[in-house]
Amino acid sequence: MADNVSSSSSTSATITPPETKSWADVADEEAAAEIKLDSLVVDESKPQGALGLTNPDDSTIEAVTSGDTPYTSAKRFEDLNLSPELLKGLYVEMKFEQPSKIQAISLPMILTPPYKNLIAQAHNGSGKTTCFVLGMLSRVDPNVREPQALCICPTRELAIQNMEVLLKMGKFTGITSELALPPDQANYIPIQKRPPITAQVIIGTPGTFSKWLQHKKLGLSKMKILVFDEADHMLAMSGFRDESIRIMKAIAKASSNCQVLLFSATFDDDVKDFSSKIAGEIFKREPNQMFVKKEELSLESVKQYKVHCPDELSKIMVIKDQILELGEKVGQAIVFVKSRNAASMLHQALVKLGYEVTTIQGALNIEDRDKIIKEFKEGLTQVLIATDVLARGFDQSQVNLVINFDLPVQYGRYSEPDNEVYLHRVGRAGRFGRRGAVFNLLCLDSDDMIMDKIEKHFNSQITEVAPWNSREAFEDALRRAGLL
DNA sequence: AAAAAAC
Repeated sequence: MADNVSSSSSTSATITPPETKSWADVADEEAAAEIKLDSLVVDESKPQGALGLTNPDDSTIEAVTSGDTPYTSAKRFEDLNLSPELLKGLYVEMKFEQPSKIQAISLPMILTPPYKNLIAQAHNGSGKTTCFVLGMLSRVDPNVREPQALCICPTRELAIQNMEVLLKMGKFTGITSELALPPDQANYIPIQKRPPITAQVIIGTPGTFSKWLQHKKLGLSKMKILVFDEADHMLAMSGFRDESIRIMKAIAKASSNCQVLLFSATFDDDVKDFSSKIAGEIFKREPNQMFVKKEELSLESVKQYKVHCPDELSKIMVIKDQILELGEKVGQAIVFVKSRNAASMLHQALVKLGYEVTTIQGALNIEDRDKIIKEFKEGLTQVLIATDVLARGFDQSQVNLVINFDLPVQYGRYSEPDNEVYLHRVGRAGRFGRRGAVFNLLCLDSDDMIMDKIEKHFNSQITEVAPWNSREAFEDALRRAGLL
């Protein structure tokens, strides 16, 4: 799973403006009030990555603390007052050595009383999951046999993946957990016949949480920590805003001092404003916040390319002749398409040409979804066609190639890119600083315009691969990405 | 010319 790449760089950080001092130093200031609402920009020069890895740490995070609680950056996990069982999980199971940058900054904010709310943005593949999983595990009281931590995710796949991390990290703690997901056929029990939930940590999707609440199967009075993974999407109008707020309000009512953590790699300005507002309104406290500038969000280890294709059919030929052929040597690949229908079309076309590909999308039944993800994670399949069900959070370190068969656009505004989804898709490659490449397949004039807008938005370089049917051009691109 | 969850 998540291999922690230990940082060889110095742990000191530079804070600008106005003067230069380290994050750790700030907490030592006598007048803690001085840092109140100050912007702390943590900046490190990037060390050279060894073995094809670059430093996964977030180079530029702007953190804003609210109130006068002093925080000291955690250089070692021992600094965090964790139980011996949890430390053992970190070292033995997770094979971590020391906190990554985001962990060093956010964990003290999560674990220090008065347990303020936190809105945390950090790069894709930088270890956000381990932050909030560690947060949940360390805030749960193992002696209280009631639900104390909740993590809400946008997809079934992400909930399962997060649970795997929790089980691994919490292996020695004895803390109990349960998935809140629609059951597959084999495990189906009518909700009325279910006993009340007693697991201490629960991870799941909003619909099932709502259902459990509605049937009074989930007690909220002991709730200490509520996590929203992919929080910007969970709170977006076009996402799960209503359901998320309903759950938040129910918890705030039953357990008024429950801590709320919002984690994501992306927060567009609207959602950013809304998030801090809602967290404050419902839970009556100003949240701590850490953000990354959008220009700083592109992963440097992942090369981005665009390919002009004369028509839709040639896009399929690119997948067939370049990706499927070259991909073998390069690692696993995910091909993103715009719709369930487009997914089945592409799938059928490639199968007809004699290739083995698998596809995941929301219309498949639960059993098939679970199976296809399992096969891909075990490396049994090489190329996975996916809708945006897999755009966010999916963590498979062997994925080195991402293909945007269709560019992500906003619903109802099809000439506008969905920058956030774009960034999340790119983030499926290059986990934890690994090398990767993204190929954007462009066909229509509007594709060009959308690509330009994405380029401008992130101020990132997207190199052209031409011509579309040249093996040499693709090999060269992969070489430049460090994959060949 | 949408995906996601779940009724």
